[in-house]
Amino acid sequence: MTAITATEAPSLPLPLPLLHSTVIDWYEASKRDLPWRTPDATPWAVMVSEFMLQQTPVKRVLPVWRAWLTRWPTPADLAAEAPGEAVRMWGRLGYPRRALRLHAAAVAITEEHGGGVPDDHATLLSLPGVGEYTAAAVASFAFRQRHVVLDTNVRRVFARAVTGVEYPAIATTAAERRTATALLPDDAATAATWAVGVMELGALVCTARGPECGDCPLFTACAWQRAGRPPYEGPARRGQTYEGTDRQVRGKLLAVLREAHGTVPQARLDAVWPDAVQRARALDGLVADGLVEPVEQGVYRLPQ
DNA sequence: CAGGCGTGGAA
DNA sequence: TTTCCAAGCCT
Repeated sequence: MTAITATEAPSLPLPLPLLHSTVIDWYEASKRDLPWRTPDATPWAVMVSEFMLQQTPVKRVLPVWRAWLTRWPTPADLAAEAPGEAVRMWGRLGYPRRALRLHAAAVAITEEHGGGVPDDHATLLSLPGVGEYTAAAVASFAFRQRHVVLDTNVRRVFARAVTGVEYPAIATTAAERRTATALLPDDAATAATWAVGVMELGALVCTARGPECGDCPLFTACAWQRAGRPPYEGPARRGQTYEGTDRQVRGKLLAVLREAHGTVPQARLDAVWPDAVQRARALDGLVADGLVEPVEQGVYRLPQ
């Protein structure tokens, strides 16, 4: 029989409690001072940050997050508004369907959960726009519960430090989840700090490009470092073109609707893209997604 | 489950 | 300039 299977992950040459304290101590000394991490940040404030941070960098999220929480300090405040107001407030964060889903989540919280952000993972997962990651993040960061929080940062840290490869697979694997589960501290409060600490390590030090290994608290333990930092060997990562896609057209159309207050005539939309077929397809898509509402023939607006 | 879904900044 | 990436979700 073979001695070692290919899927068996090497483990860190570090006792678990020492691994935990190493990352947590580094986090306490090096963490960014982000407003959704302050003690007075409400679960709603945490949840809003998680929606906005899905695929959008912290720097761009900060001003929108502040404006959002000022205008809508509770889920009920947002739920009382038209979804189009959420889309407008979302501004240029990208993926505006997130704004619609956040609004829908606020409605569900208000109407079905007594107005408070749910504190259990399963209920969070049932909300629009909340997937496995966001449910775990809100439960962990806002309610200090013990959950595997597996985002792109954490996956990269574990890929390097534990498995010894430069990048994780494109899709999350069962093996990754087992690794993350095995490393999770038993105590809930410690697990919550560990989760945010590993994420922060991935965001600040163990970055996708140009990791600052000299500053890494796991430098001597890291499997990738010990293996001589072998380059990534997996399949090419999906490089998406953007110029000329429907996504770009949708973005241009929605920008017109966002910046206009009230209705917009067809001609204003026609001006943003020369190809009438693609333009119509993009507009149809926006309407189908609920991001745009037809008012009458040739007149559109954000959803009321 | 692979692909669609925005936007802007850094390498 | 081009490419890659940034706390994913949904179908």
